[in-house]
Parts: sequence; structure tokens; C-alpha cells
Amino acid sequence: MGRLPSSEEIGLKKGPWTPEEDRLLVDYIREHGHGSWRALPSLAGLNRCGKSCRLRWTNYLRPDIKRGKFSDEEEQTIINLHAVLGNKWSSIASHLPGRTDNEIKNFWNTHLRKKLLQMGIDPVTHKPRTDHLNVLASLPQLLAAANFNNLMSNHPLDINALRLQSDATTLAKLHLLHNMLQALGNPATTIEAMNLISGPTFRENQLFDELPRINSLLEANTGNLPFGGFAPHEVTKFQLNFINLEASQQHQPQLSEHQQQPMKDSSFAADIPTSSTPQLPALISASPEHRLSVIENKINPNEISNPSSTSTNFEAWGDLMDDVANDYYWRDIIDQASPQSWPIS
DNA sequence: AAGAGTCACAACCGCCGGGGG
DNA sequence: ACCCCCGGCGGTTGTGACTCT
Repeated sequence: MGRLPSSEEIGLKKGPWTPEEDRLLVDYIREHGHGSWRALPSLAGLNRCGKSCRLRWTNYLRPDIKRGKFSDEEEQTIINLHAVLGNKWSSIASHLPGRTDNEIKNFWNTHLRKKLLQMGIDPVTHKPRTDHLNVLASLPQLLAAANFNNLMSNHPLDINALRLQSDATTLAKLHLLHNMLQALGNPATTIEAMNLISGPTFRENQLFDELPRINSLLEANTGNLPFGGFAPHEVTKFQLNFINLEASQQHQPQLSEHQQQPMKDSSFAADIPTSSTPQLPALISASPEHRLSVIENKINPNEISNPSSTSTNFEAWGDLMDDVANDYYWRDIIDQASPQSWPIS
């Protein structure tokens, strides 16, 4: 229990500070220094408690306070420091000149925490969340989790992040296929294509043979293959991922344990070829076809040529994935790919 | 245009630890 | 050893601004 208010503190003003109160406080401290905060209010002519004066000064009126938006560098510093220090806002603030602990705390609670959650990162442990076993449903989180490794530039390479990136890239394409077919509004085609993907045929090693059919279904409906269609190696990879996913879902504790133990087995890391771990934004920008420009523009036309801007890419992917949930988004893409093929309704 | 809902942030609250008497 | 004061900290709340319907 804290100290009870003394009799003098009863009836003191609370709430927002007026410009006049600010002026009184600043003038007094400039002339005399703050000295004893408890004694300051009466000396400065303020009807406030000392604590309120101290907070107002340290969090708002101090001349060396830097106000305004947090830069990308500051944002990254906060995330990195929080991963190490936890909610030690004053310690974090000591590494960010001009920023107060209160400001950083607010920024964390209103922006960064949500951002990490949206990316599928636990804001407490700074590790990928393990409660997202429905991979397709949680694709945005998966994508972001995979890319989180880029943001944490001071952290060692996390093999789980690489794997997630790889999985997410392939899954993203299948997710795109699913949504494009749905947006085409042809139930028969959608069902046929998705049966190929998710039905028993898919799981029984015949998927490879079905690949031309999947691609031709898309071509027939859009006039173009999305992202150049699906390459055989991607299908194989998805097949493996699918099997792994099923196994993971049947043995959830093993998955959780695996996901929480980054980089224990270095030989495993060596088995992952670089070519199978594409960067997600490259999934889009690396393809030369004009149809991709639709998505590129949605991500951010200014950032495509600037791969170093990781946090912006994050936001872009977040925005993209928000749009992905919307049918108009898919119609947009399909319209761009093949305007004639869209039925007038 | 207006009401509802959401967001961002300043300010407050309760607790803790250090220091002095 | 105990009590009290003070400053600092992290968590929470209140409210104005903004957005959506």
C-alpha cells in the first residue's frame, strides 16, 4: 500500500495540465531547479501534488525531450531491447535519447505489441506463437513470423523462421490460387481445383501428376497463370509441408517444443538449401510478369526497389494480407490479368 | 450529420526500494 | 530495527481525436 495522501494533498488539482500551469512549472524549475518535488508545488504556486509536477516535467516539459513519431531505427531498438529487458521501460528509455519511459511504454502498448501479435509473434517471449496450427487460416501471421527474422537483425539466424518462410511462400501461392478461384465465382471450377489440392488425390502422391490440371484450370479462367503457375518443386514441397503439418497436428507438443527451440541442430540448418528459403517479398517482386504489378502496387510502389526497408515491408505485407481477405482484392488482380474473362454480372 | 466504436496518449495509481532520522 | 519520506517504476485509466456506419 502506498503512502496515504497528507492533509495538504487533499483537494489538489488533478487531470490535464493547463498552459498556465505548465508555464509556472517550467519557469520555477528553470530558475531554481526542481529541488524537493514535494515542496515544489507551493513554491511554484501550483495547486498540484509534487508527484504530478514531477511526472509532468519528466514526461512532457523537460527541454531535452524528443517528440514526434518514432523512427524505424528507434522502433527496432525498442523491439530488440524489449526482447532482452522485458517491460523495463526506464532501462529501454536510457538507450533512446530524448524518449521517456512513459512514451516508449505507450508506443509499445498501442503499436508494437499489436504489430507483433499481428505477425504471430508473442510480444512477451518474442517467439512465434504456437497456437496457430491452422496454417492457411493464419497465413498472415505465418508470413510475418517468417519475415520477423529480417527485423531482428541483431539476433542469430533462426532456422524456424527460415522454415516458416519457405513453407509460407508455397502456402501463399496455394492460398492465392484458392482465393482467385473463389473470386472467379465459378463454384464448379473452384471445387474441382480445391479438391485437387486438398482431397485424397492430393495426399496420395498423385499431386505431381495433377499439376498441369491445376495450372490449366487457372489458365482457362484467368487467361494467365498466377505467378507463372505452380512449379513442380513447389508442389512437392507443399506435399511435404502438408504431411508435416498433419503430423504436427497429431503431435502438437512436439511441434511446440520444436518451435520454441531455435537452432539447436546445426546440421539441420545445413540441409536447408538457400534456394528453398526465399524472402517473401521476393515472391512477388522477383517475378517479371506484368500481372504482378497489381500486387506490387498494393504492397507499396515506393518500397519495391528498396529491399532494405524491412519494417515497411512488414507493414506492406500486413496491409496486403488485410486486402487478401477481401473478394474485391482478388477480382482486382483477376481483372488486371484478364479483363475479358471476367463475367459481367 | 450524428452517434458508436476505436485509437492514441497524457496522466494517475499503487507499489517498491533507498536513504535518513 | 523501525518508521517515514521521497523518487522511481510499471500498470491502468480517462479523455480527446479520429474513423466508421
